[in-house]
Amino acid sequence: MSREPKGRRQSYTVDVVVLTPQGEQLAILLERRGDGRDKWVLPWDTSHGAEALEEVAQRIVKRSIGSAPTWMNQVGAFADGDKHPSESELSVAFAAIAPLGTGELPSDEFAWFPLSDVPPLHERHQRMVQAAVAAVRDRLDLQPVAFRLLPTAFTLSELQQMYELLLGRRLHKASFRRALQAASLVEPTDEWRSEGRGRPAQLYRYAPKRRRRSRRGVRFDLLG
Amino acid sequence: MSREPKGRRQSYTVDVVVLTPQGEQLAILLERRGDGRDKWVLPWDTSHGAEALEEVAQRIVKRSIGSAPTWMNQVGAFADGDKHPSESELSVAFAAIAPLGTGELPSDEFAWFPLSDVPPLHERHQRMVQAAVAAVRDRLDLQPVAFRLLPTAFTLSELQQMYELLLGRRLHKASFRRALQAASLVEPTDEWRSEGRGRPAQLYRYAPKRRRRSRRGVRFDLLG
DNA sequence: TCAATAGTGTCTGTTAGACATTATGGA
DNA sequence: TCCATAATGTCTAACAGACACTATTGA
Repeated sequence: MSREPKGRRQSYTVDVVVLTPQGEQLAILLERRGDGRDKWVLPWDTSHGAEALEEVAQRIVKRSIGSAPTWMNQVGAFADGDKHPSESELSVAFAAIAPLGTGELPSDEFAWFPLSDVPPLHERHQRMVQAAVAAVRDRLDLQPVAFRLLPTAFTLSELQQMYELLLGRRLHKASFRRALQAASLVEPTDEWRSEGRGRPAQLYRYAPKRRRRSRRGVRFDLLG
Repeated sequence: MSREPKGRRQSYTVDVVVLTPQGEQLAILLERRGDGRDKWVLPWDTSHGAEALEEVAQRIVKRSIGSAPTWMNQVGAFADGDKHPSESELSVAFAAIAPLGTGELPSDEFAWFPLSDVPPLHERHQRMVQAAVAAVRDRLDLQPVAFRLLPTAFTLSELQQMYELLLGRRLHKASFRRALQAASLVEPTDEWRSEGRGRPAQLYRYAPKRRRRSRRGVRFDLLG
């Protein structure tokens, strides 16, 4: 344990885990670094002056995917040793979401990697990715995260697939739609989309109405 | 908006929101500051070298209440302007829990304040308190937070009151106990406690067994 | 026609909440 | 004895999950 500040480490960084759906799973955005251009890191930046943390994160996302994220949330502060591309002692991580169809990236400095196939990262970045994915999944039933992963118009099957992707398990179709209707979260448009073979699906849009706040009872769904 | 770093603001602080039950509500721990000793702040410290954030927070709690917290979690990083007792640009907030009966404090530098009657704080500290309370309540059904607020042996009525305090609403007694039994979270001791008038209550202890992970269905209990 | 997907109706087991009842102590 | 609290049993409405069925397209 070196306890000497040594003059370096004066600032902190803001690092962003940008998530997007890609097929059956989530993908994260990485930036090319290193001499051989074969190292990958989470996009990050140091803070400038009194700029708010969210502003820094927004700027990083804009630079990375060319547009603003549809959702963003702070994950937390990470500080442990030097396992970061910068020399900074502390980093603040953000989780951001880019909707389906953000595939095209402005430069080849950036690339999407499915969560199952992430290249080796700095230790601090690894923990940030884990925490960001966990944070997005945790807030699923508290914030309408799934809708941020979809374009404004979507089919109910697409929405269900997005929930299944985020939750990591299959859902029951009829129950899913019943719960959706009870919550008054979506409204149908008058458009339909024919997707290959079967019957065309009606398109819906996100349109939350009343707040139900039902939640009967306490759930002791805990881990220990 | 002053954008000049001006040479100051090199480090960051760790600030802790220590919570304890006090009657019908939660109370937070504040430290006396200022010339007239009439100003109150959240206990905080600057980080020393490569010390982990959790270590700093633990140290702060120890100094404040004389013992380790029964639960602790990072809330997030806060940075906006100068609204902090230090000159630091960034602060990392922790939420900590002290169990019922931690009333006695080692010095009169510290005091408990019920959440309904918190003296004026620095703007950043105000936001930390709100975020910490929200974080504790959010994690109620994911982590056994309520048990950390109680001594090792407690009655089921006390446990229910603790849940009601944290959730901010009344619970149904029979349903509460049924859910508790289904989750296999507590086990009875062979002790009983007579509390004034009525029938004595059996004492229980926290003893989680199997993990149920039931949670059937999706809950769209969202805010918007 | 068949295959594939969208969308809906019905049944059943589970459970939260309401209500009532018994149990057991103190005043 | 009366009162207060603990603890439990029963009923009901709500709801998740299963299953089956209809609807509507492309091949």
